[in-house]
Amino acid sequence: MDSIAAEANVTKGSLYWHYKSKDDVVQAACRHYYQNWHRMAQRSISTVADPVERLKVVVRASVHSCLIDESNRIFTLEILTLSLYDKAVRDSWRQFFEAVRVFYLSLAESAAGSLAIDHCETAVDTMLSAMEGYKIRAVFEPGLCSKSAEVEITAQLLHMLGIPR
Amino acid sequence: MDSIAAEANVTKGSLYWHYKSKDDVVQAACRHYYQNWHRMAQRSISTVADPVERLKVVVRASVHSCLIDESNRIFTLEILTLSLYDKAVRDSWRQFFEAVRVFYLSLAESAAGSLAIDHCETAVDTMLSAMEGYKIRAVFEPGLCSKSAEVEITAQLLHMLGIPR
DNA sequence: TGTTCAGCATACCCGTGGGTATGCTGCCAC
DNA sequence: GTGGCAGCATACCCACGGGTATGCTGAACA
Repeated sequence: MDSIAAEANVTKGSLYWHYKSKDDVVQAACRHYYQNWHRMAQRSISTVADPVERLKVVVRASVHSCLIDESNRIFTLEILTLSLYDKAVRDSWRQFFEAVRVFYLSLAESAAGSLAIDHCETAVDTMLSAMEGYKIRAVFEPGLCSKSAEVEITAQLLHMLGIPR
Repeated sequence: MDSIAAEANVTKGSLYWHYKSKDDVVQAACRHYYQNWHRMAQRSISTVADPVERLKVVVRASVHSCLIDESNRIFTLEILTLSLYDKAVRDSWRQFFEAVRVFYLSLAESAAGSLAIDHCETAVDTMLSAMEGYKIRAVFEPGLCSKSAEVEITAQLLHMLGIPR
């Protein structure tokens, strides 16, 4: 809380005027993170009409965020570790991830006709898991945080959705 | 350190006789975790000769550990969060994960003749990432911690290695 | 039988960090 | 111009946890 207050150029007293506890701050941070993700996703597809292309731009943007944005990795890991001991945080994150999953599923189903896969749900699940895995690996594998790795991984994930290179 | 000492039925004083600091305990815990993984992997393949079957049993055992063993998830997340701020831990984990990767690669290359994939390296990388991702998701998605999900996910990961259901 | 020391316990130090009580300041309404 | 309140700062409390100094005990060894 001291660090957060300092970063916001206020004191802890002020911080506790706006938020009633640390949990409150955590929840607000989560809401901010969720909102940011949805904004990012919406912005990605806003100018694209073709279903397959929509999938492509979202995956590209997500992979970029996972590999390049260090603050994203830090927040994700910290929150997940918190969630180990806090059911409210865990439920909150589960709900968010489910929303992300549904978002991807709707995109995949829209593009299903042009995709070389049988089951959208299975493909999306494995793809999302791989993306989460790469995000985690990027924490300790600096080689993944490069443009070339980003392109390669994006291609891999798109391939899992039945989209050839 | 208090909790660890209590869990070991000793006091903190005794704990600090065996380990010189908390970092020391963390490193020892990591060594233990790494050793355990390798023992698990070796035990899995020890009684199996067929290359494809060896891949299968290792993936099965790994998935089981990721989804069912809660302590595995807790340790992984805690260590990864620590690694965000501790370069020594980060390097240690990177080295371990690289060893796991090499282990899977050697198994995959031995089975390459019977697998329906082009590049072992790419397949193993995506598979390992997906496995890590599922491990993380199992933290907040209780549905993944069931026998049926375990079987399904194992099949998915094996499929990524070119092994049909 | 006395010495030594590994192995563990007790008691304490103190920095850190979440949380609170209270004080100051400027702006708006009346 | 003054009461009131939003908005922030100051000062403090205290539980928690990493770390240390020191005391006890039993077994091995001369």
